Amino acid sequence: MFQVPTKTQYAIRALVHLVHAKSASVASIAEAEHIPSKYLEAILGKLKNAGLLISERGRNGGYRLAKDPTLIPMSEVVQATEGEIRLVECVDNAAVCILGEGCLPRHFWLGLKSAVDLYLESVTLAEIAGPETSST
Amino acid sequence: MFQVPTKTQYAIRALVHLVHAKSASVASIAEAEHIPSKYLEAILGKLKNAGLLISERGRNGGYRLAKDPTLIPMSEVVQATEGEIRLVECVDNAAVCILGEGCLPRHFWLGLKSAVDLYLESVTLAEIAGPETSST
DNA sequence: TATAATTCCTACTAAATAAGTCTGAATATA
DNA sequence: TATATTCAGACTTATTTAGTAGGAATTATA
Ligand code: FES
Ligand code: FES
Repeated sequence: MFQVPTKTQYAIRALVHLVHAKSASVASIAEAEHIPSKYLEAILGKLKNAGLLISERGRNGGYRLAKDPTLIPMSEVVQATEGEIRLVECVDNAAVCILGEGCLPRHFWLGLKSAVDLYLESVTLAEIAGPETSST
Repeated sequence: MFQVPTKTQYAIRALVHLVHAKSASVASIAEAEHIPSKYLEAILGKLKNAGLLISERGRNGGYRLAKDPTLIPMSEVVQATEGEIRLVECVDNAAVCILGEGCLPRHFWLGLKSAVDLYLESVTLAEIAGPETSST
């Protein structure tokens, strides 16, 4: 349960890399982080669409962060790669629930979701990336 | 991300049923809860092996809770059906981690795991099952 | 003792999801 | 023009989850 997909782990590693690198191409990140480059390409695409990254095409192109890492909560990162967290179908979709609104399991799942959400919102990319090792 | 497996949802429904029913056969639970009975059979087997249920074979046999539902934290239930929560491989397995002990992503994942664990430990089966609707 | 109701055990199949690859177009720079 | 890059979509493969099938072992009871 709760296996965090490789995709998300890759995304985080790549973002951390970009915090330190300012700008980098897919290929260079893939090599540095040991991530299959074609796969990374797709992942960075998603991060871009989610507004976390800005890209530059063509020669000397690459990706860079769209905003300061202190302004990027991890919830956004996870959201970008996985989409909405949907623990259990009947939770989002009250109609599906057998027991209706008062359903206790429902409250249980909602509580779990909220525990996870709160945590993810409380941590920023900057904290995960650690002190900026500016190239001195 | 974080899809809770059907298996676990079934397990919870079955346990809630047993809180109210005291004792029941796989077939009767399966019917009442609309769960494929052969599948349920396997799930209850796991719950039994985990020490949550007690079984009686043969005619008039069935399953019942091994202990009072107020003494069963949901963490045990989840653990029983899914095994250890292992969010990310490198977290349990420090050797796998590229960055070693100080790895910040590692702390992030550990924090998430702990948020989830704390929540699961804080809720008991009794709370999910609600007031005992003893057959009056 | 025979029968029916049950748990238990093992192996298998099917469906869904995640991981990764391939091809090639579009774009920018030198 | 040649080269380095992002971008887009279809495709393949691997892994996990869900579900089925068949039958052995056990027990109550008729
Ligand atoms: S059965 Fe899932 S919310 Fe009620
Ligand atoms: S713990 Fe995962 S890379 Fe460090």
